[in-house]
Amino acid sequence: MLKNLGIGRVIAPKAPLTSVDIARLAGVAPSTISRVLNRAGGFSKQTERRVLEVVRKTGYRPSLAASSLSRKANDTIGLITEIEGQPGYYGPQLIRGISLALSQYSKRLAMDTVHRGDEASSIEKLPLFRSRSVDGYIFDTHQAAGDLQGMANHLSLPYVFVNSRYTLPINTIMPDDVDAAKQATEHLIRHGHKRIGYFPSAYTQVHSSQENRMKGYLQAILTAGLQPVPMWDVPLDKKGKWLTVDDYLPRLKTYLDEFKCTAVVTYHAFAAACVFSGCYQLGIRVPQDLSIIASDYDPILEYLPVRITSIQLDRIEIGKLAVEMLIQQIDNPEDNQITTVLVDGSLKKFDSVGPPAADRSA
Amino acid sequence: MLKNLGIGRVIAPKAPLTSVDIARLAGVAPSTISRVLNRAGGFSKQTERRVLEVVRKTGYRPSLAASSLSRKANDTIGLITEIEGQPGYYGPQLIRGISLALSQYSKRLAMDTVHRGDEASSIEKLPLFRSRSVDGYIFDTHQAAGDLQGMANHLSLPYVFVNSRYTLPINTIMPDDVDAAKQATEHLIRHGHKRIGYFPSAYTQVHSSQENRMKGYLQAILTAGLQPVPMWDVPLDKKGKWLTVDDYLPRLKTYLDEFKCTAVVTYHAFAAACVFSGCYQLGIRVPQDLSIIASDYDPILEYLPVRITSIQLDRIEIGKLAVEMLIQQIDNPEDNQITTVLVDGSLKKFDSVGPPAADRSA
DNA sequence: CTGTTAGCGCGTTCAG
DNA sequence: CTGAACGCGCTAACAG
Repeated sequence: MLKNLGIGRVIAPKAPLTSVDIARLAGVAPSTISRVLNRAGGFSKQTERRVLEVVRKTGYRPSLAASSLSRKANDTIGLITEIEGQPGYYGPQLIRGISLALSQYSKRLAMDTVHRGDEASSIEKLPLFRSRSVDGYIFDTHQAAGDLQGMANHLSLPYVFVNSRYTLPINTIMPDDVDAAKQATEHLIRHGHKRIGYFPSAYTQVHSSQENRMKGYLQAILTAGLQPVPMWDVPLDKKGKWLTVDDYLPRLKTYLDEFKCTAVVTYHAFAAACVFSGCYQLGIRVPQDLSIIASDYDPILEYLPVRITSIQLDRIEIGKLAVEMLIQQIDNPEDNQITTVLVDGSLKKFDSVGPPAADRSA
Repeated sequence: MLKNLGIGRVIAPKAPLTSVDIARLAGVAPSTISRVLNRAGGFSKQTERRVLEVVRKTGYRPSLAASSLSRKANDTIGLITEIEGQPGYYGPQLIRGISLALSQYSKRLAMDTVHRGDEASSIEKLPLFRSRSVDGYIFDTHQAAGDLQGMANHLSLPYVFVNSRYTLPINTIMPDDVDAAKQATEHLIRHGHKRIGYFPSAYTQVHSSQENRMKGYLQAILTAGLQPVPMWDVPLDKKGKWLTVDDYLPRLKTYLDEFKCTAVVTYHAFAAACVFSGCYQLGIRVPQDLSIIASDYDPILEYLPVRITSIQLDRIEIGKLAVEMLIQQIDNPEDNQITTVLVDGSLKKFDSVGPPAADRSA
């Protein structure tokens, strides 16, 4: 499996310079270096120039450890995220948002990953928790088992959840799932659809987004004075697994026919892909015979034979907001208050929604 | 866009305990705490129990800053990764592998993200680089501009590249791209295909994987004594952009007809999705009229109407190997040698490959 | 086996 | 505006 093409080289590892070295080179006291580099004021333009020049020339970089120890702040926040390696994982966008926001504050991001179902107790043993090294945590661990919140409280550090599965009050930032499915459904209604089905997650997880998106669908349907269609139900034996097209095929046509659906809203992009792919095999044309819209975007929607319309939930924005909320808490430890922020999605139109099929809407 | 549902709460922020506190509580000297917690030996079972008991009860966690300062090691490695938010991004798997491996070594992962095209000079200004806080770097920045390697050398810290775009000797771990495309092509040849086309990246990036996979395709074709088919060429005005199905449609049928292709190898999953979706619109059936195989896996392949066979490149494994290579360097600074590790992919069979269409192979 | 001591490199006093 | 001195919490080297 491995091919090692070893080639030799030599690099001399030098001992890093310290602020004392820089001070000596610049002909000032160590404390002056600190003042200049931290823009603490109390130095002349002249010495500033001299110091910065030496810093630039030497490539001096202060030791975070020393500065942290002295200031009692790590300038680092920790992210615990569930990496699924599964369809529809929004981690990269979230991390990108977090990273961008942290750069603004000159703070570092440290992270550890967990797997869904990991116990809170096992999370406590991650390197990120073994020692005090961060000023606060962002948890993106909707599926982790056990009392995560209890653990977080035990750390007595500020923390924020992203997509918390908890319904109790907790600092959380998440997409407005109700609104997302509502927007999706309303879009279909605007196109004249009256028989609209709802397809839940292709992964039978337990998370508030499940019921919230369902709720959004219902709200839109009822507000428009329409009849809700009995929800497509996921087979129980599939609990905890990702569904594939094969799981949809057997009952898909029956379902659509029985309820005379002219359109469907899906929980997210991969459920939409499953429905689309099922339709393909059944000879049901999209959007002529059936319109499809997803309550969550994923690039896959643009690469299907028919590009699928969806509601896009901005995870970069969510990451940024999580950082801002956390830093707010870190900077004002006395001002303890619980905040829930919901981020609205936006309609991303493609080709999978059209007017209802004539024979059915009649 | 935001809905703030503020609810009050109060949590008292306590000053964290130090090893001196723990020492006092356990009735031992501070250095004993250090010995026990670092398993440095030189203590009795009895004191160990006493110390661990106090640590457990108090929830004491040592300060990484203090320990780092004293030991001159940060026990942290830095990852710079290009987050693309684009189709086929393997970042989550890579991070998962890195995270898993680091847990083994009780080391932390710190990271920053860049965007393709970002200058090396701008990367230097990231929080991760502003201060000395890590013991080595993993660069996953195949598209970053400027002299990244020069910058890395300047830091005089060990580093490893993942998917380096550099061809010069450098510590790198990457998939064996030549082999991946070769495996893919050989799979088609085994099925009896003789007219096999190659579709390059759906994103016209400049990266060694482009030419390497092409090379693998050619090797397989020539080894089998077949004629290579002129490569599908990406329009120049699309340089630096991701292609969509629409970019394929206009010439797809012409290309397949002109060269009598019965099968195609694609650079990666999204190119395969484009070809498949194009075929769908053109009435070309997969695999009856055309077999498709991708040189890189992505979940999208399992959610297309016809699931597409591919070569799976294990990014979790690559992440683990990157960590091992880096730690090897950190632990043996004197042993400087350049290593390139190539990881083989494995065939992941689905439904998109069949025997050649009779009328064409005739 | 255990306690004592002296830094690690930086920030923050407080005098000058 | 600048320098000297102390301490952050922990580890390593040394004594006992």
